[in-house]
Amino acid sequence: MAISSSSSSFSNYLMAVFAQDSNSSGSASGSGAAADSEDSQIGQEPNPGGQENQGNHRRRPPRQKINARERYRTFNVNSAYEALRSLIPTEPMNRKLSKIEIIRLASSYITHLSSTLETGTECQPCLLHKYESERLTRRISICTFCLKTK
DNA sequence: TAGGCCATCTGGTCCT
DNA sequence: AGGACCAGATGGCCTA
Repeated sequence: MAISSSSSSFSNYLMAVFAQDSNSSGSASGSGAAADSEDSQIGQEPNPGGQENQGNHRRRPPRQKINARERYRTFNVNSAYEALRSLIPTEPMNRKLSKIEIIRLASSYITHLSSTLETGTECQPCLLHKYESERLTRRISICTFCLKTK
């Protein structure tokens, strides 16, 4: 379904989540592992007859509420990724980054900014920092952000 | 078409 | 007990 965390507000997202839950009986959304498995069906409806067990089927709590919370949690995680992404300069600025790219580039950018502070220059500070350090223990590879700055 | 990325569901575990 | 967090499984979408 691919809900865009950037364009939808929090309240809109919640409305979409619960609308989806009310429309579906747990196996919604095109994807979803064992959503159509026998086990997952057990928890879908609150057992209208009021009987605790049907044969050897185990009684499980309804998953809809839990699934909604999990989707909301994922939404929050994605919001955090988006916030972090907005702090990373790229060319072009709106370039699409995967989550792992966001993590790695953010880490690299922090290192770059740290070197900028330590060397006092914006002209390839990571490279300069490498040579200025007498006992450099960490390896510094070519810095993306050093290459970018002119 | 294979591989990467992602959203979703699910069950388990930990925390309050 | 209920919620938060996490990892595994699964299937859809997109791109080279």
